[in-house]
Amino acid sequence: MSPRRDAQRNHARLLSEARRLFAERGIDAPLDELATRAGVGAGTVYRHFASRDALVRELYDTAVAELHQFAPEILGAETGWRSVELYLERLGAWVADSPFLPAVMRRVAELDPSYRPGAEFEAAIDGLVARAQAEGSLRADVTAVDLSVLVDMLGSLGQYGRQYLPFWRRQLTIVLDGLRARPGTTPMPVAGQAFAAFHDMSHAKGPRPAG
Amino acid sequence: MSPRRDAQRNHARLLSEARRLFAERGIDAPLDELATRAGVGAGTVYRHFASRDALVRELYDTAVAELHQFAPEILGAETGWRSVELYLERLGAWVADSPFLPAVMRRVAELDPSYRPGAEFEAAIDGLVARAQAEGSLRADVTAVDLSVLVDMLGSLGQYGRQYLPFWRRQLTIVLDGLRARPGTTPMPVAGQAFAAFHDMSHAKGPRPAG
DNA sequence: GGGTAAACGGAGGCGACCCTCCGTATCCTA
DNA sequence: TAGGATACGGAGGGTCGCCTCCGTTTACCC
Repeated sequence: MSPRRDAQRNHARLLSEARRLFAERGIDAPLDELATRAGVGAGTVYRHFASRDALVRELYDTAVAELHQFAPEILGAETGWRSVELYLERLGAWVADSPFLPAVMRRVAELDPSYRPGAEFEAAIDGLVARAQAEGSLRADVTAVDLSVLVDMLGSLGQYGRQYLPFWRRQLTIVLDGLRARPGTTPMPVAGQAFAAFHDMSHAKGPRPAG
Repeated sequence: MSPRRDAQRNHARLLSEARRLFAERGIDAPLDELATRAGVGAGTVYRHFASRDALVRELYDTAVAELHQFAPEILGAETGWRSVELYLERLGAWVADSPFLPAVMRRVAELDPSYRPGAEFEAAIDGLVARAQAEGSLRADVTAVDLSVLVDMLGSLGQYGRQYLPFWRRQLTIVLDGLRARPGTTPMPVAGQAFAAFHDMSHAKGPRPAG
């Protein structure tokens, strides 16, 4: 039995306003304000999301679902290099447009470290890198994790606010030129990381105390 | 007349613990906890910093002062290219090691948008870029602002926590290779920005509400 | 070492936010 | 369109963090 129509509308409205609120004021913004913005009473917030954590968890799941939409275009590109371009471009734009994501990821990992619904993408990204390196277009010393870190890096420019969104593609251009296989590239320092380590890292609670 | 020795010690201790606390828990972390961590009473926090905002402001000023230490090495490098490398490396490492900075910058800009003590560096960075481009080592289509954005981008990897600090230099290598002047670089899209716009942007409160 | 000024600590009043509760409104089915 | 079930709103009790206040302690000067 599906929920009443007003309940469906409020649920969607709350999720949508929560993205904007969390993006603007951080993940600990007052839920009373969320209620106000969504035009509902405080009680309605807690009827739909038992706690702030439940809301955060649902935002996380929504984000993972959105990720699936990108796969066909990125993996189906004509060349391996084009896949790399699309991977950085599409996901970078998506992260930049979802500035609430890093905090949400950290919070979810804090609540339940074993919850990793994004793991299914790892093999696909590995394959994408292998294909581009086999065709000789992507420098041989980068890993799939390096690319994922670059996506986060480019996406972090979303913190600057929507008025910056037209500009981040300049940095993307530099990064892509740095990824091309060509004579004279500088060898990458330090060993790369495994995906599991990357997950723990990108979901890390925050900087560990110094020393 | 200089303050009593215990007051000096507590002031320094509070600033140092505030960095760690804000890095771990965000800029709105409870000040009572700051007092506990610094081993002082709550009253002492407010004697040294009239409000949270005053503390944030002082952290900001401390950061700007730290910036001055980097100038001689970066600007005095033997070649323009080496200056570019040092600029990204030293400042990227510094930002990555100061994860409380972005929030502090935003808060200060919110409190007093006209406060811009970092403006003095702009001419120096412009000069650094001009020098490297004149010697033909830095691609001609990047601006000083692009480099500053790259510093922020690389520094954002500091959010991952200290255990990631050994790895971000891999991304730095890619970025530097992307900055080299060489045949076959991709033209930069969109026009670059002026420093004033960059300041407003990097100190922006957060994403503006969608459309 | 004694006196004074400076600084300290932490209890507690106050305000903000969390979340629940229940009388009221809305939706859906027949 | 009537009745029951579902969902809503917002007042309010409880908690937590902010910041002040003042009796006590510490540093400094002679």
